[in-house]
Amino acid sequence: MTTAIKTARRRNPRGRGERLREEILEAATRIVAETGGASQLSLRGVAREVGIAATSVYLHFPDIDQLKAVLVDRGFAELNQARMAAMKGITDPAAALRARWGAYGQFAVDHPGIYRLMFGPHLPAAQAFDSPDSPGRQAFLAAVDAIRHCQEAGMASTDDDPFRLATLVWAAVHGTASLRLDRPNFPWPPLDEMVDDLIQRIIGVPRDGATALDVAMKP
Amino acid sequence: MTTAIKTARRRNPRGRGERLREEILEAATRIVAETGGASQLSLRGVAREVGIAATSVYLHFPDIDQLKAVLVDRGFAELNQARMAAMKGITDPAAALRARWGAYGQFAVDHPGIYRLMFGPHLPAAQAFDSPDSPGRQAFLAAVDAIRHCQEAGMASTDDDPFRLATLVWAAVHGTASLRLDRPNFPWPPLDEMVDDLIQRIIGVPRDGATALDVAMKP
DNA sequence: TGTACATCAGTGAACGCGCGTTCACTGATGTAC
DNA sequence: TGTACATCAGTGAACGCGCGTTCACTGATGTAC
Repeated sequence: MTTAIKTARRRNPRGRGERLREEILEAATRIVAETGGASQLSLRGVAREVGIAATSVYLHFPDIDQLKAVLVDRGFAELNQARMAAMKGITDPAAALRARWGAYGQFAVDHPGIYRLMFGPHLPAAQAFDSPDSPGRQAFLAAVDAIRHCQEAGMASTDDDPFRLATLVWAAVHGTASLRLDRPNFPWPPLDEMVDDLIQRIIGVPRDGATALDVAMKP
Repeated sequence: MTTAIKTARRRNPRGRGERLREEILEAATRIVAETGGASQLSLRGVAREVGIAATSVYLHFPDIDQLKAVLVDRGFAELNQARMAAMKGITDPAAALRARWGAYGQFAVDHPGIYRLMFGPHLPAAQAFDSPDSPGRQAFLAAVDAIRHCQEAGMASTDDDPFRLATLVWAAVHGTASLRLDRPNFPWPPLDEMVDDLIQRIIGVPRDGATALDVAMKP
């Protein structure tokens, strides 16, 4: 929490009231990042961080849960961007799969607070895979497709249902990331290495450096 | 939370003051089980659940964190018992490995609140793998040995470091269990099936029904 | 056998704190006439 | 061009609540003499 004295805030000019909404979201993001979770997130705490009266939060959010929901939505958007950036220019399906889940794990480690919020308990149904267009569901289905591409490229066995494989990988990578956050003193191998290893073992996709040809020649 | 009116509590007879300690722990366990986590656990809440004055908790616990620490210790003891019960009489190393992690996953699903407490954030160092005799560390090292047994029995490749394999399995099974708790609407396969599948893929150990001989004959 | 005293197992009032939420208010700035 | 008014972007006091923590107290029961 930032305890430094803030320079007195000036009210936003007429017609720019929405700026405060943005400041509130930024402050909440900061608190979640600094405390490593949302359990400390309070309406009054956010107001304090912004430097406004507690009641001013009501001008933009009916309650703290609505604010959290926006944080989660932004978290998913940021995770999507990070994943797309990591996958950019990669054509090999196996490398793309590794990049995809590597970005996921890295996001969790880089943003523990928001990650816990996104994948922890107490998430409203609309954001937690329930609605067909929930961001998590969209991303998961894209991950299923990514596995299918590996299968179609002959890089993974077609005996397995890609949805099931994606489920296994998600569980494994989520466990890797969240245990790392919650048990920082365990002697973890490097994150990327561990994610790659899990993907290789679960999907059967070749490890870095190998090509589809290597796999085709294996049996 | 139990809101039913309690029959008025009678004070414990002389020399039996320690009984209250037990009642407090039971009440705390109930609250953690019913709320699915420890974030709601408060000194006053526990006292209310027991039916005593808030101050009476201080007779046995200096603060709520010490109480939580005891809950966590008991949780690890219970998990150990459940695992030993599940592995009882099993001689096949691969089946033992499946039983071990199956019991772990089942414990998490059966006791979400205490599991989150045991493997979530904010655990005191003594219980979180830091001290050599922390319960989690003991259990993990036993899991490493279980994998070594599989390797020695020719049921798993000896190319892999068993410590690393145990790390991968722990991450995967933890992810499986905790995502299941936090995303209950996802179409999860049955827990046992998923744990077995992950173990088979990660360790290379034969699935249920297969024997060491099948593996030896495979290549 | 009777009684004073110590110990034990709690209790109850009170404190300050941070929280969410309500309500009426303020003061700058644009706009209609 | 001047002024009344509406709107906008917030504020400040007050409320009741649950929390942890303190302190002195209570009342039953065993024990020493």
